[in-house]
This record gives sequence, structure tokens and C-alpha cells, in this order.
Amino acid sequence: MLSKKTQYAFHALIHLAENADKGPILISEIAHEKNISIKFLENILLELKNAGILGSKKGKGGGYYLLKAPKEIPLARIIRLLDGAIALLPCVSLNYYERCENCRDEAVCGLNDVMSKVRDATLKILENKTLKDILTRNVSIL
Amino acid sequence: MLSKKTQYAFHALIHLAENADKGPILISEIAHEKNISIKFLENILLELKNAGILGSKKGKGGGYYLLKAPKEIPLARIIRLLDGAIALLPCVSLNYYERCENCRDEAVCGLNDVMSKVRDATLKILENKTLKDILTRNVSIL
DNA sequence: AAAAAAGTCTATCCTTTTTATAGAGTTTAT
DNA sequence: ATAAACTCTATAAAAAGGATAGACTTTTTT
Repeated sequence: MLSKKTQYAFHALIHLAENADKGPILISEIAHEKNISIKFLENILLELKNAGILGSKKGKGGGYYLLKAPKEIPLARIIRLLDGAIALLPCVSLNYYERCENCRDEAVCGLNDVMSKVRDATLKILENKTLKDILTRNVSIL
Repeated sequence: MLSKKTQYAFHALIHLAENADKGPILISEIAHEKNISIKFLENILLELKNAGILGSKKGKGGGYYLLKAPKEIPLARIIRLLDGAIALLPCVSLNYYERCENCRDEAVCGLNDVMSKVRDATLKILENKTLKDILTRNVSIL
């Protein structure tokens, strides 16, 4: 299951993308619209900013905005950023690999084998589907 | 990511299946063989017993043993039992569904749509692969 | 220059879940 | 009777998740 953090990030990004034509969007607007605690959302948007996905503008008329086109943001990127590994086991994770401490040889572990298949099937979708693919409203500017 | 509990459960089940011809297996043997805390493993095996997957025998010569053939135990069953939902979002879970609190209408939510596809791809594997499929050693008795 | 609006950043806190341990209790083979 | 093993309940330590507070900085407006 994805953490709340990642779930909130997706909803916030959707809101930012669908309103990209309105300039910077207030955290408070997103929080209200998507029913998320405003302070918690602050942390999340900051992480997305530090990762180069969002930009922000301070002062009056400020807010957050996308730095990249939605179609350039794969869903897998967001999950890895906020949740870490996408794989079900550390020993089959591509980006957060850790050696299995419960089996003698990963090379002949049937569990490793099956979970690699699950990982591949999952990534096939999450690496190819982008923020653009989960938008409801189409904004011409993007 | 699967919890340690589920990971340990898989390794314990593998050990039980691969040694099914030896009669009841001691918790301590599994714990030692798979490098798992014996007391933690106790709880896990008990859960598996209460779910009807394992049987146990008390007293000298006792231990745990499989109640069903490995090919009758889908991996998804174990995950659901110990970890709960397999889906990445509560709003796309078949067995642990919860309404999405961040979007207006799940029916037109793009995120819901993509995550349903991930769920289907994952379940296609985890519902069809069984304990038998992750064994290294083949035990004729099974 | 001052005030107001808005995001930034750090620190802290509370709760829940996860992981792990302890120990008394019960059952069974010998 | 005894020792071997699982059972069960309670507890605790650690990590993660979720949330809050408040001082700080930047920018716009007046």
C-alpha cells in the first residue's frame, strides 16, 4: 500500500496540473480542495520542490507550480521519491536493493523469482504512465 | 513493500514444504535455518495455524506442518492474511476497499484507473503462483 | 519604508504499526 | 513424572506515519 504521503502527493500534483493555466497555486487551495492537512501538505510539496518537480513563488500571488510537463513525470518517480522501493521485497528492488537475510542464495530463490515478475509487471505500468495519464481535465497549456 | 512478518511467513512456509516428509518441524529449527527471531516466528506460525494453513502438534516430537498441499496455497493468500491489502490504494482494493477521501468521484479518477491496472497485473501473478512455485527442493510426498 | 501576503524551514509531538521479547500455561510422548 | 514443545497474553522498544507550531524569508503592494 502506498503511504498517505505518496497518495497526497498524487492528488496535489493532479490539482496543480489541472490548474496549471492559473499560475501559482496556494497550498491552502490544494489542501482544501483535496481534503488534506495543510501543514502536512507543506512538507510534501517541499519534498517535490527539492526533487525538482515543483517550483514555488513566495509572497503575494505566490504558490506552487509544475516545473515539468505532466507527461514527463512518470508515476514511478513520485512513489520512489516519497515511499522508496516499489518492489515487494528488498532483494528484488532495482533502486533500493538489499541482500536477502533469510535465504542462502537469491539466484535460486523461487520467491525472489516470482517477486521479480511482480516488480516488472508493476513497473511496466508505473514507469510508462505519467501524471498526464491520470488527469481528468485537459489543460491546453501543457 | 511487504512487511517482515509476511516475508518471514513465506520463508517459513518454504521450509515447511521442503521438509514436509520429515513430520512436524520445530519452530526453533525454522528460526535457526532462516535466521528469524524465534519468538517473533512463533506469532507468525500461530496466525498461519489459526487461518487453517498450518497444523501443529504439541509435546515431544511436535512442531508445525502444512495442512494443505503447497499448490493449494496462492501467494496472495499469505500476503492478505498477514499484510492486508495487496493493492497500492485503498480505493482499488478488492478485499480491503475504502472510499477515497481525496477525490470527488472514483469513477472518473485517473489515479484509481491506473492503480486498478497495477492491482490486476499484480494479482494475475500472486493469485496464480502458489507455494509450490517458489520451492527449490521438490518433495515427492506433496 | 512599511505592511501584508505567502512560502520556507526546523523542531517537536503524538499515535499507530511493526518488530521483538518475556514468561507463565498447556499438551503430549516417553 | 518429566521434559519437550506449542499456546497465549502481556509488554516493550523502535520505526513510521501523520500532524502541528512558530519563527524566518521573500515579494508585492501601498
